[in-house]
Amino acid sequence: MHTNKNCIQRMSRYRNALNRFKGLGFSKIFSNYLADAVGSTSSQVRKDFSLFGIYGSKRGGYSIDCLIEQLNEILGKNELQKVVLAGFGNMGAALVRYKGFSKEGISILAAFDIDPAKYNKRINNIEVLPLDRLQPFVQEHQIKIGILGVPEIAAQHVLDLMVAAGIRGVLNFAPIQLKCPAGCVVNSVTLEHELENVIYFVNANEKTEGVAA
Amino acid sequence: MHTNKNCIQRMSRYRNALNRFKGLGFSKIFSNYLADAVGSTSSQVRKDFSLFGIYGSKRGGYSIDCLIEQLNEILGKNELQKVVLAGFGNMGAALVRYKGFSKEGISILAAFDIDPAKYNKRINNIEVLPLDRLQPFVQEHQIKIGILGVPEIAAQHVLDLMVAAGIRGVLNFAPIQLKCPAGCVVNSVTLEHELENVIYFVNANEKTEGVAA
DNA sequence: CTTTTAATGTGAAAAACATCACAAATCTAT
DNA sequence: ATAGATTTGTGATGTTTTTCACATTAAAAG
Ligand SMILES: NC(=O)c1ccc[n+]([C@@H]2O[C@H](COP(=O)([O-])OP(=O)(O)OC[C@H]3O[C@@H](n4cnc5c(N)ncnc54)[C@H](O)[C@@H]3O)[C@@H](O)[C@H]2O)c1
Ligand SMILES: NC(=O)c1ccc[n+]([C@@H]2O[C@H](COP(=O)([O-])OP(=O)(O)OC[C@H]3O[C@@H](n4cnc5c(N)ncnc54)[C@H](O)[C@@H]3O)[C@@H](O)[C@H]2O)c1
Repeated sequence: MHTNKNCIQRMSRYRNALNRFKGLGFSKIFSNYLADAVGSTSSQVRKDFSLFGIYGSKRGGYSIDCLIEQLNEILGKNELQKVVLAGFGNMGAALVRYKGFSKEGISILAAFDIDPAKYNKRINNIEVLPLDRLQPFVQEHQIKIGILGVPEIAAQHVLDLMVAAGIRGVLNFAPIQLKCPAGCVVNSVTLEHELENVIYFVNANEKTEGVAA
Repeated sequence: MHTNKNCIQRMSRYRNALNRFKGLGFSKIFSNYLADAVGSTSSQVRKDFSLFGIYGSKRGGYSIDCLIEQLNEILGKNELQKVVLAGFGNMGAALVRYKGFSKEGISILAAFDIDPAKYNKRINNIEVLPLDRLQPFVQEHQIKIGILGVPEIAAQHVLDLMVAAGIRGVLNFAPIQLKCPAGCVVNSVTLEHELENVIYFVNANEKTEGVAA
């Protein structure tokens, strides 16, 4: 299969948009409307679906229920996705309080921290435990996915702990490049850099507009 | 200039890594070491720099100070970047409390919300104001950059307000495709989708490993 | 000073990715 | 039932991005 990160992101966006269409009472959709809803093109949509063996009916478009079901399968939405969080600071607490994950079938089962002041807080029914409980917890619950909300300085260490415990994929918020063994995935979301990106393109626009005007 | 989002993200990562190298006492660096530090290749590094007219010395590598200075210029680090935040909920509060932005020359000047219970809180010297104060505030302070931490349902409306006030680039956390006029930039960070991405690739790895083993 | 060594800078080549365009399919109207 | 309209699915084509490879240059060694 010939897929990349962007392609899978588009799958998530399709699913997201389809759920909204469904909520509005639609039952069928054409590639061009779906494309509009996610900011893409109809041929991109059809190509993506074709890649995953998702087929509609010519002239009839795609059945929304059918599409959602297939996207659910691809994105692992048919089983509950169990996740652990390390670092119950500002970001970690925001994630734990967020209702959107459980709506998407993602469940943060526990949070882990080294600061005893954070232990035994319980928010959204998620408990904060000492870091040394992470390894047994992950093994007991057979958890494959982790979130890193610890400071940059601790990120590699905690990632190593997670991997040793059996975690195979991590969403990382620390602004640092992490190393992990082959077969493991790290997806780093670096908000500083995302903002810098916006700033760059705003400045770039300003310059070219100046020239154009 | 022929640059894209990924390219600019790499610029941010180079700068980030270079600051660490500098902190360790280095003053020169070769493209291959920088590549290792950010998870890229030496030719990618050189190509990127060449695109921006950044040159080193053959056989001598790049001067770190010099590189950082040029990246600062490209990424707008030589002036303070003023930002407003809309939505002082879980995510908004985490962003306001985060120390890392000001370290990077990014300053959230104020937060705006519609919930009166949030008004006049002051964290990190950032005040929470009623949403209808956003427009005059943005105009008065000549702010170009916004962050959207409001619920999905409000995101497009608040974005429109921001754009009307003069905001030209937005970092959006709501899991929805936003429309904005040409000349404006929206960068959406959708944490649900980022996690789904990790989940997808973990599952994909598991399957191919099963086949290989 | 000359030679050797090693890193840059960049066209050229390759790979990855997106768009086009149209045959095939199937729905709708008559 | 047939014709006409419209959308899919996909090979062909185009574009963008990355990698290769090597001439060029500058540091270091002799
Ligand atoms: N908060 C934000 O808005 C924001 C924005 C961008 C990036 N980040 C990044 O996200 C990460 C977390 O940021 P934050 O603002 O929540 O920081 P924070 O300091 O509020 O929280 C960090 C938490 O991690 C815990 N911790 C420290 N070392 C640990 C370890 N070894 N094991 C387990 N827990 C440990 C601390 O006790 C603390 O509770 C950082 O890497 C930061 O750079 C945060
Ligand atoms: N918290 C997370 O970890 C997280 C994760 C992924 C995505 N998100 C997204 O980030 C956004 C914010 O999430 P959150 O968890 O902080 O939600 P939240 O409900 O905690 O906060 C939303 C805030 O926006 C305010 N608000 C509502 N309508 C507004 C309007 N029209 N103008 C100004 N303010 C308004 C509310 O009063 C509230 O303070 C949402 O779109 C959510 O989907 C959050």
